[in-house]
Amino acid sequence: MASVTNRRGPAATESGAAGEPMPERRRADARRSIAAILDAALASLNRSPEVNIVEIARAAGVGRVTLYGHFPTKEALVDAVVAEAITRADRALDAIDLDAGSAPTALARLAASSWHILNQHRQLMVAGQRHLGPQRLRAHHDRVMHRVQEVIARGQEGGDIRTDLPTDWLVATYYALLHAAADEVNAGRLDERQAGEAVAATMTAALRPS
Amino acid sequence: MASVTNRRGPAATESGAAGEPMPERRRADARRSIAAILDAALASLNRSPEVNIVEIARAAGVGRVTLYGHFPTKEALVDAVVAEAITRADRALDAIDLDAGSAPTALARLAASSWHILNQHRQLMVAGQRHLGPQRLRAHHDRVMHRVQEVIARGQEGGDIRTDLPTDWLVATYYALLHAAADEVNAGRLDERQAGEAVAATMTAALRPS
DNA sequence: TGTAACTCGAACGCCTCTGTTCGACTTCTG
DNA sequence: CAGAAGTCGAACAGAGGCGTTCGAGTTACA
Repeated sequence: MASVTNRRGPAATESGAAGEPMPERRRADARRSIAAILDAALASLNRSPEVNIVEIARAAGVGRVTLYGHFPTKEALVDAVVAEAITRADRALDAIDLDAGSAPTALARLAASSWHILNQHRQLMVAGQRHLGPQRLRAHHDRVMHRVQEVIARGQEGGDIRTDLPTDWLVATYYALLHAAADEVNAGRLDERQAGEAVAATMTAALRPS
Repeated sequence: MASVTNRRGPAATESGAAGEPMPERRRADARRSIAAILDAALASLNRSPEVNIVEIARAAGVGRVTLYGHFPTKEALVDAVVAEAITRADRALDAIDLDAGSAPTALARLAASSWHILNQHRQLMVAGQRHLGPQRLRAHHDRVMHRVQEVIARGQEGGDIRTDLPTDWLVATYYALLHAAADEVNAGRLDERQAGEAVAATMTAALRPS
């Protein structure tokens, strides 16, 4: 009857710490495999969003069967990878104190850090779009997005950020500029240092109260 | 030996009017087929960028063999569709007098018109990215982009637009905001009227000289 | 009206990818 | 050390897509 494990993906899919047993004791080598797969998948998907499972398994130094033992479908794998990436980004961004200083300067600091992270995962987001659909990807993305939302809202209350446009639109502007900078750098039309300044300057101007 | 036509795609691929014979006399029904295929492909690709050839042929009311008679590969078809869309957009934008008024107001007018067109072809661009790659798509896109480039450059010379950032970056900003607005509308977080105002207001603020 | 151009459906060959099963082997862990 | 848990390659089954060929029928055009 074969001993395929796979009771459920390696957790990670659900973000909420709802009342789930969750531990799912696994053997050490299994945990090692899962970590290797997640890492390899992140790197591979990020290099080109259309990698097949064979490639990912090979990059992880693991047999295809083993991979399917832990992730029932490709979609589940991509979902786990995106969740993992978002979690890492979330942790990195936690180090930033967003309550210090004015909202615009806080945003600038946030942008400076976000930018690197976003740039590292840019292709991954394309893969996410392809394999999970826009809604699911958006759901993941929102776990990080909320910071921007909050800082902008604070700035609007304090009079540091324009209130003649919807908060959601200003958030969208923030991300649009971030993505644009990443694209420009990747296309070789801008270097990393210029990108940071350009984003900060443009963002400041765009969000300033009229 | 079958009488497949297909000497080359139905022109359109090459944009330059270099010294090519170009006419390629075709019979009336063939031209009708080509037009139907192009229309259907535009609509289909725009609805979902991963449509297969069968679907497109069916939507065009044409046999698959006929389609392959005019477009040797799927890539050639997508390329022709994108070229066609760009050409239409280009013609529509020709109606706008970009030399009248200040550069910022000219940009605002341009944005107001561009936005509808972009919104109609948004998914198509995803398909282009998938099937043609970023460079080829960019090459097409540049045929429209140059207007923005020129208006912004004019504004920078005249002192109406900030000069502390590279022109290319400001162009990127323009397009980023346009795309962001299209996405927000599509996601239902913004209605079309608000989108126009939001883009105009944000763009003006972002490009204004400090 | 005759002929060349065009269209059509059906079927084929080929390829790539996903996910599964099998049986044997290796590695944890108690 | 014994048994459970995990891993492996090979092979299979299924699905879907692309592009081609064939042969017969239809349509435009001179």
